[in-house]
Amino acid sequence: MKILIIEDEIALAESITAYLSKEGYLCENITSYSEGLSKIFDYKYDCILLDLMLPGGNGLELLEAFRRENKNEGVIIISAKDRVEDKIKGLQLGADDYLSKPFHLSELSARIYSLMRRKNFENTNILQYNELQINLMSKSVLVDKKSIKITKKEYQLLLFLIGNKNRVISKGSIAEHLSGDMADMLDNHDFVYTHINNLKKKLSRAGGEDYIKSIYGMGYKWEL
Amino acid sequence: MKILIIEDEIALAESITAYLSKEGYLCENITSYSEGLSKIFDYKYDCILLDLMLPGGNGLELLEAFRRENKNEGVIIISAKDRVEDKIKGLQLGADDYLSKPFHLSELSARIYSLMRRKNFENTNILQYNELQINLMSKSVLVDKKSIKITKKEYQLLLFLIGNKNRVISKGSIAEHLSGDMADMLDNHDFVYTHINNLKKKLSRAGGEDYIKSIYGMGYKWEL
DNA sequence: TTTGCAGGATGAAAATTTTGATAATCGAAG
DNA sequence: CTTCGATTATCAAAATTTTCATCCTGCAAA
Repeated sequence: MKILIIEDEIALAESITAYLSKEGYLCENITSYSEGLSKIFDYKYDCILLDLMLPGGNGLELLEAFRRENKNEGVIIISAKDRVEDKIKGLQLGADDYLSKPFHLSELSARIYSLMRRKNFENTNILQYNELQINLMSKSVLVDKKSIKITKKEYQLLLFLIGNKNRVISKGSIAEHLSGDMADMLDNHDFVYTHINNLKKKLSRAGGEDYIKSIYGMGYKWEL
Repeated sequence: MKILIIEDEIALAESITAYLSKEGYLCENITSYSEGLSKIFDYKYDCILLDLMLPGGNGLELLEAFRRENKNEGVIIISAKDRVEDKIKGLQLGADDYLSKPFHLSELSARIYSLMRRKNFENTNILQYNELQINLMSKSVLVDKKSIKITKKEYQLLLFLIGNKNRVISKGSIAEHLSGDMADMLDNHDFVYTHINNLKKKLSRAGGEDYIKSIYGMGYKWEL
């Protein structure tokens, strides 16, 4: 499941991202009207979280333009405005749901979940990078159209790497992401080595290229 | 680690609770000045998150009263006010940190973590219920002063049950809490049976009473 | 009371995750 | 170009988590 978050409050956007990633969604963040405009037409998302008050333009116009193109991804408006008029206007323009700030993340998550249920499940919940294909709905991974068996942690790791593609992420943050537990800092994160290793092995044994680069002293990076 | 959250925005309080619980903290929520006043003197917490604008009184007064009693738990102020004066006043009154809204949860978590590091680690990070003693710092469990070996999931389960003591929690929400993953709904949650079972076994084998009651068709409850 | 079933308990097997030991590699300092 | 210490890779063992099959129990209908 791929989610586009259009929200200029960085803090909020990041906590949404953190929360939803932990739930297995792949999130992308956009902070302005113009960025939104381009992204929204370039890529296919399962769900778009749209803030109404954006620098550079109103969120509703974005939604309007979007629907005019017959894009039919799910759109959830998140807005500080709680006026009935706005809500109605948003829904008229084709938003699927409206959530007023402040909301709590589990609420958002529930809305997304039920939205996804309503929508045709068999959308393009598929990421494809050359020979690698990930079905975010069924949480399965194909290499050269052949399914490979991957564990939960490996899958999480894969998504985390891909979600930060071309960016180096430290062993520590991988560990944090995978453990789902309390900040470790002091703990030892060696299990990351194993997961990285196993993931690489599984992908390459299935004939995949090796996108996972290790950057000495820095961390790992999913290249291209 | 036991955290008291004094915050009247329910949505915010709940998302904080959700996030911190996942990190292994035990959270309690309070929404008003007066409640805060009583709670704060009755119990011992490791950390108090204090909103400044509360129904029934100002948070700073609470903090003042609190310090007057020589209580020295860590206090982190969370406030929508971002004025320097407020920040200074808060810190003068003995707050340990000041976080302006909106913040993101990982930031809060980091602050709590570093605060705990600064404070004397060997506080009363211990919950005691009769023969059962839980050290939230070292994440260890004693029954009749004898340490028992408990796994991460079992520990999480124990804290989740205790954190909701005398309240029935469903198998589903236990599963959600333990898996740290995406909402399942459809998945099968039978592994909860096993964890409940193992936890009960470990506790009773060590001579503990059986506080975990199973409520047919409803879930489980930590009784007293 | 008896019966039938859904929910729950239990234990062992299967799968996954984590740890630990050891080897390989990198990059800085000499 | 070596050497050294720190970081990463690799593999197997240990520990934990999850699944699975089977049994038990509480509840409701007959």
